[in-house]
Amino acid sequence: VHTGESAALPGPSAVGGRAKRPTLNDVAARVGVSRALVSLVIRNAPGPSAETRERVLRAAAELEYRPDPTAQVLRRHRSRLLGVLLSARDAFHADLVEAIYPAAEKLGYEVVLSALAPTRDERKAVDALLSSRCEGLILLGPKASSKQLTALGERLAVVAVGRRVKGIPVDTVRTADEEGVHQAVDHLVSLGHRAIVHVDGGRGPGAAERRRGFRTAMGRHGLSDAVRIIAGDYTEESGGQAARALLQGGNLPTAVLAGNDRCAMGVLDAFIRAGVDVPREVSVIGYDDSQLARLTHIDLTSVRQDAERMAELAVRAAVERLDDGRTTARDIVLSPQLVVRGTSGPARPTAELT
Amino acid sequence: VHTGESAALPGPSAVGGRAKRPTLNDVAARVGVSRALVSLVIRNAPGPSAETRERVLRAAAELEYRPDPTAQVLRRHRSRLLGVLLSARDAFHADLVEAIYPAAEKLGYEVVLSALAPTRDERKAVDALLSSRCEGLILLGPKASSKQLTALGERLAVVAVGRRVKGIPVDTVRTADEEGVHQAVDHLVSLGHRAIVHVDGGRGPGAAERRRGFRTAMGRHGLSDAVRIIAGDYTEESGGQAARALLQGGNLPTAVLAGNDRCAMGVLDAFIRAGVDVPREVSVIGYDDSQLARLTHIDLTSVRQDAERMAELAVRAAVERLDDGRTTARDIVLSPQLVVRGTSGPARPTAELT
DNA sequence: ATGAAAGCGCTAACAG
DNA sequence: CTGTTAGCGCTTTCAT
Repeated sequence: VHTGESAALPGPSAVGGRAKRPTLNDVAARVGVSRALVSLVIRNAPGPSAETRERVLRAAAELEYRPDPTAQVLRRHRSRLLGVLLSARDAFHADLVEAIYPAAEKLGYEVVLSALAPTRDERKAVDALLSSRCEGLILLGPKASSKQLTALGERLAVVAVGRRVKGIPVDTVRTADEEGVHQAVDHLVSLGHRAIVHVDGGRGPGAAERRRGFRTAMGRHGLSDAVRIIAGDYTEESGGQAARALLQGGNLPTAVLAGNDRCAMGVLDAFIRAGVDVPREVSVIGYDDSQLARLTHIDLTSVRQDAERMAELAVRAAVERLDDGRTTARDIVLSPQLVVRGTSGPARPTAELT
Repeated sequence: VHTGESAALPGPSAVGGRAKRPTLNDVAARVGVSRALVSLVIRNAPGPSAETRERVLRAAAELEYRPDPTAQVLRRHRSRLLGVLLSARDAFHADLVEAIYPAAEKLGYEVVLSALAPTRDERKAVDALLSSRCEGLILLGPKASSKQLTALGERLAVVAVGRRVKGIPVDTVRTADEEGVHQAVDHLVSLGHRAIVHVDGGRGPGAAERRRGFRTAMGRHGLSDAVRIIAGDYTEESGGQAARALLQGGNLPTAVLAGNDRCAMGVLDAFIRAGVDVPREVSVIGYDDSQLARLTHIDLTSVRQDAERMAELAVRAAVERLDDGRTTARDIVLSPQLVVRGTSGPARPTAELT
């Protein structure tokens, strides 16, 4: 039995396999031109005539052709990919990520995310980014040593966000933490507070600066002797613990300056549960002005770090190295801005004499 | 002016360019064998003798050779990449992501994340994943229409988490939301509650099931007439609004069953701020048992969705399609588990007669 | 304006 | 056990 159709293969349509994606070749064949020409049209590079362009584009549309990024990357020696290291749990990181996407897009870069997880430390997460052929890395609150960062910075464009590092080939975007704390302390002092406690962020990003800022700000107001710092670690837990310790100690301050918003949440919650009126009895101030703080029902006075702007500057910094060939490190410092909301108010009268 | 050196290019070493990465060729040349052999050794495929293996490995180490994933993907027709769509802001998604990483690693897959953002809708985020040549997609709480999901499912392995969809080529991993709500209602009723309000999740994932579960559970206890549902949307805002409405309405229930933990947080906060004692006056129950709920200072009674297990099952489902060739859709339903904590307790005495 | 040819770095047949 | 030969899908000279 011969059908006379032996030459016409049934094509790869059959079976259960996924439909094969069309390639440049397929499009070229259909239009009857060369691959190169199609390539030019697709990337709309100069060259092809308007008419060819038209025909190629139509064919591509009909075939639902989509260029294969893998092949493109292999051939051009660029991926136009920016890797972002983040902690999935961190709300501020979420804010940054959301702003990184549009910033990168505007400059013609794509973004890949790599999150920290219990089974996935920074090294692993960064390795994944490197495997993706990222040309630049934006590290949100990295904990890596400066040595490790240096090694990275020597291989590709690296920007550390929210962390201060000096003298290494890595850009930095951060807010002036000392200044932010100054603003918070000034605000409190102007409301009559003198007994102010700082629950710090331990060895977390920016914690050292915030601690220092607290000391100097208190000093400026002649309150050096009133400086009280409780060790914390930027978590709700540590905030709650600190607050409970203050309650038990009986020496309740009139204001608590938390190391960040998460910590402030813990402080707030512990106070409210204990029946302490915020802000009438105690004022609470956070740091980060995360989405959480802004929710009307939380309404936390906080020091704002402009996530959107930080994201944009971080992306821009990476792209400057990549596209403009900058090689000197930049340390970009933004001004924070205290946002006064409902958790801070006049100090309650205290027994102490002036 | 001729320099006589026209033939000898300086090579790409010079200038400010990054050092070129060594290739298979470089390693092969150094050892004096063929590329193919090196390739085998690197992937430690069977074939090469122990001795060759040894020499190749050493050379690779010396050169700090690392295979180029791009080229690998292009050549093998597999990426072993699983794409995950998530909302950066969602704490439950963060839990899932953290569990997806190890689950995927165990099965030999890598994970790429694509987050939703204001400027980046689901379509865009999924497109990015497709561009990365993902072989499978794990969509966390997707909002796409079943039509769109079908189209995706026809192209690659797709798993929707936390959403029910029937009759389309997409796997599903979710918890039995009705059952979860049943447990919560049973718990409350056993504590003497009859006036129970449900703040729902609108059109969010699982919201319809939870709403239905609330109705049937109340019905079973002969409380059909007591069913009160307030429209919400899974946000803290909506929880706060609902709670305030209840307070103003003067018809305070003895318990509020929130659509999820975020909503419960809003409810809780509004009550606490208004001086309502939780759980003495009103019990509050959440849904998700997110990290937030578990924090000791929040201590929210909540319905647990086992993120770890869901993540593992989702990954496994995708991999079954990929590695084992399964093509029939699976709907994987887990049992939720009420976790009783501090925000639920005996109903306060009410005026109503039994 | 268009096409031919030569790879990017790797893997998969197939020989030897 | 090892090497040769073809490409994957795309971009880039360089001709025409």
